[in-house]
Amino acid sequence: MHTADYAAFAGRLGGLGIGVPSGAMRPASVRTYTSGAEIYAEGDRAGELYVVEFGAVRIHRLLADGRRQVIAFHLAGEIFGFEPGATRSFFAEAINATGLKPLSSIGADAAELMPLALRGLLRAQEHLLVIGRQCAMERIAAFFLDMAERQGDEDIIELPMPRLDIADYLGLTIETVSRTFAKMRSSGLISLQGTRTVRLAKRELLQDLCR
Amino acid sequence: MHTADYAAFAGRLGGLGIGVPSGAMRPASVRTYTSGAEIYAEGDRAGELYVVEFGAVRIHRLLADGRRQVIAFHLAGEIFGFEPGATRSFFAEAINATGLKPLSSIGADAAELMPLALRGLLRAQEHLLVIGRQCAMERIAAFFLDMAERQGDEDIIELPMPRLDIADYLGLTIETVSRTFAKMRSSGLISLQGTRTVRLAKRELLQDLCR
DNA sequence: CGTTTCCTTGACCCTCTTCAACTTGAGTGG
DNA sequence: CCACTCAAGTTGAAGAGGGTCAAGGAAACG
Repeated sequence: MHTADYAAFAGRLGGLGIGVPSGAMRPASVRTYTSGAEIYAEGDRAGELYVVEFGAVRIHRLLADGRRQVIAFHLAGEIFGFEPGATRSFFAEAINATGLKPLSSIGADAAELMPLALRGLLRAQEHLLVIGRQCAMERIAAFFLDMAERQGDEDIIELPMPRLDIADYLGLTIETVSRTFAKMRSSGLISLQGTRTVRLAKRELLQDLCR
Repeated sequence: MHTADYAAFAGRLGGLGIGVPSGAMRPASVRTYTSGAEIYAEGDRAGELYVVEFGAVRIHRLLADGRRQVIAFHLAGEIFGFEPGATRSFFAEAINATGLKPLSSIGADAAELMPLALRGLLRAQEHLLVIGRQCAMERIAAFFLDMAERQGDEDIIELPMPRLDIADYLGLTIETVSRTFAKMRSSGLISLQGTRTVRLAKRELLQDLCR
């Protein structure tokens, strides 16, 4: 898999906020999005899947008063866009400069897609446990470990998203996320190298936190 | 008492678009479980799906210290047991006396099962919004409305599960669930006819609560 | 009927939220 | 290269919602 390389590359681009040229080197089928651009919206016609070529995507939903829940993040190499029925139930937005390859799921082999759909299901269900039953520090530990696993299990991870996205993903506020980062840093669990680069200094302890 | 629900549920399956796929899977005979009986456990070999003939099932997961998150409830007529990979990630237990028809998913047509898997995914994702971003009263309103929809959209719903299961499903404690029921009753939103029978007196208001 | 489980209610406490101010850092233009 | 600006992140103080602990009451079951 070259996807890990992609992830590292895309993560760095995001962190530096460098725009990706959408010109010559890109295969024709890749669509590029700028930071914050909408990929699809609630109510849109569904039916297309996307492969993340570079960058990162957030899937989310809003309540009437503006409260937001980020349902999932999708990093380079991952596929998203599964929806039952004909209309989107969520929003998808590019977090940074992002490239996507659309896949028409119509005509795709369901037997091929099923494992992906089921992995998405498992992810959502495990996230329910985190949000429903774990405290702020445990949630963030789980988040770090998940991000690490998806970035090739290195001890240094890139967070392609701002604190607000992390907060809305974990059912917390941005302040609690920030304070918890600080607490983890001062207790030596992690160290920060820039606001979006985290070194997992004591992985075992992080793991113990969310068992 | 609750086993009488089956006849009522069975007639509505068509309306919910839930049913036994008609293809390669041959239902075996019905297995019955007593209240609290384990259907499968985390770590078990996966691969079998189940149709709930009567009764109700809870899917859950535990943290090391015993905290529990109920991931889903499955009522009569519904299918559960989707898992990626070869081993179970969750526990499934009968809530009451329950009858299940096992379906071997091996050899089943993935195209038939995909919509079911995707509906499960949507359910989990919508549940994330409830748990991540809504307060106790909103969570319980959403729970009532979900149960009502799955029971044929009557104003009177049966809760097949104890308060503790509801609490663990909504990421609350049993005390908060009980207090919130009381608050809803005294504000006329609902009325209770026995501890497990709820009349949704003001559906509109309940709906407004969780938009 | 008595026993156990389930449910309710009260009092207190703690974690996280809210509100606010301040700091840092990336991108822009002089 | 430095100053400016705006977004992003951090930190503090106060408050609220829900958790915890504890006790009492109702309902199911043998």
